[in-house]
Amino acid sequence: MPRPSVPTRRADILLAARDVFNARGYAGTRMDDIARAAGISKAALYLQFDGKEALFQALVNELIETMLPQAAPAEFGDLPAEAILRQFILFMASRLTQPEMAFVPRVIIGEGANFPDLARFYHEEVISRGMGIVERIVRHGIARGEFACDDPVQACRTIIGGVLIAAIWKTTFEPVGAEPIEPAAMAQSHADTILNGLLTRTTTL
Amino acid sequence: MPRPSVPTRRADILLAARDVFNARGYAGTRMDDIARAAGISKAALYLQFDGKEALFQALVNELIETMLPQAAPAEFGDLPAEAILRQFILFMASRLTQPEMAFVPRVIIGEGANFPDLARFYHEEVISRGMGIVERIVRHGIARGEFACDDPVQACRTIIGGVLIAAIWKTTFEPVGAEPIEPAAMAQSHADTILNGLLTRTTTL
Amino acid sequence: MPRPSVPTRRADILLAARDVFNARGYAGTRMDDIARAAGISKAALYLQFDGKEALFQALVNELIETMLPQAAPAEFGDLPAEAILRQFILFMASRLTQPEMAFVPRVIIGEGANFPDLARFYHEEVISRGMGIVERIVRHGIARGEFACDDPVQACRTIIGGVLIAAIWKTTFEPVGAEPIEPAAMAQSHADTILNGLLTRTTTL
Amino acid sequence: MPRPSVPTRRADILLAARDVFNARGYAGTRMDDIARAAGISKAALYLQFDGKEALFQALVNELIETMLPQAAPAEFGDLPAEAILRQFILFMASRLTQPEMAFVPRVIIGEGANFPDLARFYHEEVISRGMGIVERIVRHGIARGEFACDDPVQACRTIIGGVLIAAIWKTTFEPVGAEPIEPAAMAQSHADTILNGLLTRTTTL
DNA sequence: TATGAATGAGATTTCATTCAT
DNA sequence: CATGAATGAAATCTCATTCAT
Repeated sequence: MPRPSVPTRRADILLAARDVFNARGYAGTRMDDIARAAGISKAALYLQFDGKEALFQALVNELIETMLPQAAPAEFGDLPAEAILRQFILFMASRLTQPEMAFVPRVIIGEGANFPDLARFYHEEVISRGMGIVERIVRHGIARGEFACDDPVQACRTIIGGVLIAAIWKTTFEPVGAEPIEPAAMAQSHADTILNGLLTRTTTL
Repeated sequence: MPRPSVPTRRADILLAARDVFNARGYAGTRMDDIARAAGISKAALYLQFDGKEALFQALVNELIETMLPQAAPAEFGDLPAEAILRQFILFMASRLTQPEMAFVPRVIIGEGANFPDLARFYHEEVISRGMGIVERIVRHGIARGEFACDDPVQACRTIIGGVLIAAIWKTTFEPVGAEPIEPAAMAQSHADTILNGLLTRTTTL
Repeated sequence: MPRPSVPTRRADILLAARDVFNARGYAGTRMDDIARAAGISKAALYLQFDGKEALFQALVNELIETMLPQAAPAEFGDLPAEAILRQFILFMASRLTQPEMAFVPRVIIGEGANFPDLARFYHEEVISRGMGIVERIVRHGIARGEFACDDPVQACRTIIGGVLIAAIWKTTFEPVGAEPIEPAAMAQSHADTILNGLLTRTTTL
Repeated sequence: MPRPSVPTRRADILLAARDVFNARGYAGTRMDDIARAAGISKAALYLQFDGKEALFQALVNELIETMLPQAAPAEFGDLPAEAILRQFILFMASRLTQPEMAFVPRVIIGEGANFPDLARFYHEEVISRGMGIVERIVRHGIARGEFACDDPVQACRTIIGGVLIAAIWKTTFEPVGAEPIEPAAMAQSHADTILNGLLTRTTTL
């Protein structure tokens, strides 16, 4: 039986933690649960992480570092903004509704007030960067003459809000009887609304 | 000095509870805190409510019953859908970002997984009814030829998502350093995006 | 069965705590032990005291407040300093060797480094005041022409040192085989040495 | 680079242990700390010592074996007892207030009740032998007609008490705000008091 | 011999809930 | 009806000690 290397051990714990946080939220997760899920003793957790909060942060960090770079191309070049935006929405919706990641916004939103360090960390590492990506896309569209928008920053919130609500819907309300949604279809509809708006075009002619 | 009637006593508790849940979230709120805020003993809480969860449900119930009927006119008549929708968004954004109510979505999202009864109750009493209102507005617009929309249900989620993110932003991220937002302005921008979309109109001419 | 008044409950706990601290020292004492000794639940301890350290401080405080005022008369008047000093030494030696109080210096000396708050509190409330009493006695003797002493402050330490060593001897070394000492006799001998010194009187004539 | 011999390894550990026990007391010292201070792994500690208690005993043993033989001349011959006693007090006070050794009495006193083996060992190896030395000095003075003393054994305790209190003062109370003392001066004052007593000589003429 | 990794057995503290008065 | 007091059941974190390599 080979001695597990430290990276493996850390990864095992993070994997186990992800499942438990998903199932129980932050406050509802006990270090004991994570340890049992990882098949190690509680004390061994503390060899790898300074405590519950540090473990949670490491986990979110890893998930985000893996996800964010894939959300949009590094350079937009001549790509049409519409395509980039549709792709971004689709990607985020599918990732955030996957059960493995859904707990992240849920925990931050729900328990951020009780754990300000968590909220601050998340705001800086995830929200700011995520908003930055969307903003770049919108400004790219404006620069190309493709988009028109008086308040690009708020448009970003509108974009992200639809994605977020998909994640919440799927993890919080579907289990208690809400009508199931299909993330890909939902993402397209969300993109359609954002891009075209609700007003009939002909009215403004 | 008249002995306080039971309804008053219950109302006092609910008021106190609202403040404490707001300040500390669900798990972070102790029955002790609520009792102290209400100026009564902890045991007296249990004379009025079966426990923490029941108290929370009663509170949400009351807030919702007060708020939802004001969100949109009962009958739309000939009113333009755009105006009704702007009014709805403005109303919801201002209500949900008021500190007195902001805790509600936060708690449901954050702790719904741990308290399925809560999530179910909220889905049925708030989400379904709220979505119903928005959907009626959108369909009203379509019927009037004002709106065009392939997926009205998803459009509702896009609309609500933007409002929700405002509430979350204000209560979760502003306290840890996020740039403050002004709910009324934000609501207008959100409505603009929803109504007009991002694409430049001229492209489709 | 009458409901115990709060003072009684606090006193019960302090009594129990005294016994356990005596038997096990500070770090060695578990809140569980105190609770069991007091016949109540661990949680009930926290209704009366903020925590282990606060409980210990309250206990020491009470013991000291009871003891110090009895150690010497408030006003010395024309009393001979020798009598006051002998009385002080006798009183302190008998009190500090009683098993009920012996733990106090032991704990402070042994664990003060790990609990600086404890050490500071003890220094201010006990050592400073105790030294003050002795110093008053010595200066009273000097003023009366009864005592001669180049360094009264150090003389106080010499006086207290002998008392302290009695307490330590009795509680730390007697249980492991040291020759037993009799506090009253010991106090008199200590006083003799302090008062007369070791040098033969005739040598200085 | 020669492989360190076992005695060197043990000595390194003891040196490191001394520093850590000094800084943190017995209960406050973690095997981890000692290992890190010694620059080896925790497990390696257990190759050299059976456990924490054994390590502590070995350490005290070594310190004592080094110190005691220097406390007084092996043979007193015609030396004046006063000089020998002053020298003894000075030596002990300076040694016990040096930070390297100060932890020893502190730990024995503080945790002797929890570790009877420690207390027994210390009583036999240190107290008894130390007291024996002082007693020899006092009896030497009596035999020479230099000293007069009804209870030489108690006089020894008075002598040692003053030294002990110096060590305690320096390590326990100075760090929390007590007025600093200078060991050499303190030792001389202590010796003065012990030798001359407080009573004015003329009263007995 | 040396060690990185693991753990069992606590320790303090918290809180929703109950109950005698 | 009201409450002060009590508690059982956790939850996080610690540390001396062991063991496979």
